[in-house]
Amino acid sequence: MDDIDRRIVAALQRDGRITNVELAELVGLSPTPCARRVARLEAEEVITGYGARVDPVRVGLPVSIFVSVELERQDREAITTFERAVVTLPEVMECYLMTGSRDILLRVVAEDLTTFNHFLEERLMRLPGIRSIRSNFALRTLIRRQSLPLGPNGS
Amino acid sequence: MDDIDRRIVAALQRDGRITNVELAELVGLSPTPCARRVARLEAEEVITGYGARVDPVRVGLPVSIFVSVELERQDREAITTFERAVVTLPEVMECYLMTGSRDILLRVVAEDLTTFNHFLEERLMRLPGIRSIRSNFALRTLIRRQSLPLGPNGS
DNA sequence: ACTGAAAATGACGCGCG
DNA sequence: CGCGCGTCATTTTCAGT
Repeated sequence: MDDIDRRIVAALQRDGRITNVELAELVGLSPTPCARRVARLEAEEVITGYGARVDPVRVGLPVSIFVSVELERQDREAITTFERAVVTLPEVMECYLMTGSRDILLRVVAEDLTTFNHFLEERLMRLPGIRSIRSNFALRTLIRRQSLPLGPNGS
Repeated sequence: MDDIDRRIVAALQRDGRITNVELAELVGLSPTPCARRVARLEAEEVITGYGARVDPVRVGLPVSIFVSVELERQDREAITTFERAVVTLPEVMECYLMTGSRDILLRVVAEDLTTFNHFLEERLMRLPGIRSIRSNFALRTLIRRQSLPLGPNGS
């Protein structure tokens, strides 16, 4: 991972459909070695794939809710069991194991609060090993960045 | 936004480099009308762009920290001022205006805790209008989904 | 469906560490 | 001596008509 690799990754994060020729001249390489680097970055799973960026509001999912889940037990097995269950819920966009009270933080998307409530009662609360749940609603999304800060100054 | 549109968006979220021909047969259309729909979805900003998916760990940003920021004042102007300042920090991947204590929730990425601490003291705490800051660390990322749940069953 | 264009792939020679 | 870049030619594939 040298500086050119970082510039390649940064450029592909901004525009995943850039052609190899354009990318090459952006990073100051000729097409062939540039393509080689991209292939290597993909093989190393630095780049894990390519996708369209979609506006959640315009596809009818304007609401984000942060849900803190406390498990009955916090050992490795309980966490694994919960993890395997929670990945089956497509509404859960992010899931983190947190320090502190060692609970779990989810970001869930929903059409509206009614839909979320239904999701909460019928789906999430039925997962195994949950002691308590606490929900916090996002009124508005100020930032949702798609590009990681790469490079020295954070490209 | 009909069902075919949703399938197009879902397919492009999974693979943003799929060709129009492949996409067309995936959704059961011939290439030309399929391309028209994609162009429309882009024009309507349902699809806002295309990007590479990058593994945060493999580019040296394995740590996510959730930072709750309480502002001194919670009126529209104070929020706007803060928003304009916080977008200049590339480490801030997400930023939400929350209900309840009406504070702001950030997800920040960092190389390690030392780097984060530096970011906190030298950058974030210097933003205008902050009353208090509280940080919660993610030990592990269990899910980071890139595709919104579209369609009836959540494609 | 066709045509024109552009990009990805492979082979080869070169320079630098 | 080996690794990585550059140029060239070939083949495939895509978008526009």
